[in-house]
This record gives sequence, structure tokens and C-alpha cells, in this order.
Amino acid sequence: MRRKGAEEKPEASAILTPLVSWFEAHRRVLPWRALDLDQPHPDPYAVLVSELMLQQTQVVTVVPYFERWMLALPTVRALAEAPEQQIHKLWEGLGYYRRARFLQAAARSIHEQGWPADLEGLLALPGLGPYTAAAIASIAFQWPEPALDGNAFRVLARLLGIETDPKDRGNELRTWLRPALTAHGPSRMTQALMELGATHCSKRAQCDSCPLETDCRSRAAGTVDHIPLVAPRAKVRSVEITLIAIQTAGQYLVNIPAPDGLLAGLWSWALREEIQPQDLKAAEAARGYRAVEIKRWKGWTQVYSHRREQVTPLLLEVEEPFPPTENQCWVSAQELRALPMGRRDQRLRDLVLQSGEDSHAEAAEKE
DNA sequence: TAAGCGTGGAC
DNA sequence: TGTCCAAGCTT
Repeated sequence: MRRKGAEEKPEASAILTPLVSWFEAHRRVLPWRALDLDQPHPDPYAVLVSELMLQQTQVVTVVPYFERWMLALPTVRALAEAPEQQIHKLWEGLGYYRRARFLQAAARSIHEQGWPADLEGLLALPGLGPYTAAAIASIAFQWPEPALDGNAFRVLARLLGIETDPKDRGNELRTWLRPALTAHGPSRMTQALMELGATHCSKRAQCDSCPLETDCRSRAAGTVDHIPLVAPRAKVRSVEITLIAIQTAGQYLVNIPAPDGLLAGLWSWALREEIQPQDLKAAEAARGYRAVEIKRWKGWTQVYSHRREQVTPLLLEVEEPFPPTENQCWVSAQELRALPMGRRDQRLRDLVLQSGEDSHAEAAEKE
């Protein structure tokens, strides 16, 4: 009896040959990408950094972060020895901030024990899952380990006409793909698949200029737009929050980073959930200080992966600093600027500091 | 196993 | 002012 699927597939190295020549003709220049894809990468650390940054993040977003990171922390050792505040500042705005800490933990492991000698060793590094470990194996070290990201799954599902969720067939697809890595070069083959998925074979496919068009089963069957099958997503919870900057005499009250949870490792403003701005004064008075509202800006919607916030930003002033709670402290404007914050809190920081500059300018004009 | 974890691009 | 998704991983 034939097992459905596996035996019916064409040989990978043959069917993917046009993809390789297309890639060599059209491949993008990326700051982490080696020129010679036949050799091990001259800087495996650059591959490690890029792959962590690229998790769930588009190339165009990563490029400037990668450039800054490599200038500031050009080696495994530099990263291993860097203060946590620095790595979060370099990561500020990129999202999924756990990745920055995982990256440093991985660098510390490599600094102490050297690079792993096999895929299993890479997989044991913090922050490296099946995709990232295989990507580093193939791109940095030329080991024939197929790296299947969303792009590769989409390309292969369409090429082979897989109408179920291709992520459920990862082992089978990796086994099928491995000979193509050996034949065409692990680094080249891995990057060619992802590059096609990111450019031509994206969600809205551009089949006319695809090097695999003639062999693509979903193209022949007219099912390109229905493949890959995607699992339904979880609902996003909506909350209303008031985001509060409290200032006095050039000092600002901020929350010290939490060790886990949303925006872990980042600084933030005081925040009241489900409290309407008009009720805020009473709420603040109950905490033992009297605040004067200086400014209230137009709100916005802050979207996270699993949470949606209606943000009302507010600037309050107190007459003198009061003792902060355990997880808060007062900082100067200069210190404030240096703190790593998520986008929501960056946004209020920009408003507050701009407001401060404006009032100074007004004061200067009146003199 | 399913939920938690950010942000911005493309439409 | 919405939806879908991106070079996914951890717990």
C-alpha cells in the first residue's frame, strides 16, 4: 500500500533547479548575507543575530536594527559582555523583546563553550527552535539541514499541492528537501526558498514571473490562492487604559522593568486599566498625592499580538517628588531618553519631552 | 496543547 | 478605522 503523499512527490533537487538559477540572478543584497554562498559564512554571529531579529519580522524592518546592532556589538564576546539595558535599547521598537535576551544568552553560551557542532546543539541554544537552528546550520555552516519558515512552507505547499496545513508535515518535507540542499548548496537552497516566498510566492502570489510556475501543482490546479491552509487565530482582547506621565521639577515617574509578561525588560509609564480619565483624579488622590493635569493628548489604539489597548495619554504634575512604590523610580529627562521602552511608552515619552521643550521655548520668548 | 509574546507592512 | 501576516519560540 502506498502512503499518501510522500512517494508521489517529484525529486526535490531536480524540480528546484530553476529556483536556484532564478535566485542567483535576482537575489537581494542583505547586510547579513554572504557574497559567496558556496563557503561557510565568514561571520556566523551575523547569521545568528539576523535570524533572531527575523523571527516573525519582515526583512525591511530588520535591516536598520541589524546594522545598528552589529556596529555596537560586533562580536559574540561583545554581546556576551553587554549590559542588559544596552541590548534592550538596541532592540527598542523591534518587538518580541524576549528575543534580545535569548540572543544574549545564546551568545554567552557560545562565548564560553564555542559554537555547537551539530543541529541538536544549535537547537539547545535559547531562542532557537526548529526553523532558526536549521537556518543557522545551513546558512552559517553549510550543513544540509532544511529550514522551514512560513515562506518555505507556503512555497512547498503550493508547489506540491498540499491542501492541508503544511506545518503538520514538517518532518516529511524536511526529508524530501534535504537532497536538494546537498545538490545545490545548503545556504543557497535555504535562502532561495525563502526569497521566493518573500517576493513572488507571497500571500498574493505573482505566478507569471515565478521560476517554478511550470512545475507548480497548485498553479495547474488553480488552487494557489487557497494554499497554504491557515489555522484560525485567537481573538484579541480589547481594554481601555490611561497612560500617565507624572512630572515634578524635571523628574519623571516611571515603572522599573518587569521580569516577565508583556514588554518584559522594558521601562514603562504608570498605567491605569479600565479607569476613565475623568475618574482619575480621585484614583490618584487615593494613592496619597495631589496631581494637577498639565496636558491630555489625543488617544490612539495600541495593538499587540494578543491585546488591543485604547490609550489615553496624560501628563500630570505634582509639587514635589513623593516616595515611589517598589517598582517605580524618578528619572531626569536625560535618563528618560536613554530608557528602553515599547512603542506605546515611547510615544508618550516623545509627547512629554516635546511638551517640555515647547514650554521652555515659550518661557524664553517672554523674557 | 494552546496561549503568550510586538510591531509595522500591505491591502 | 480592519484584516492578515511576517526568516517562530517558549511554557
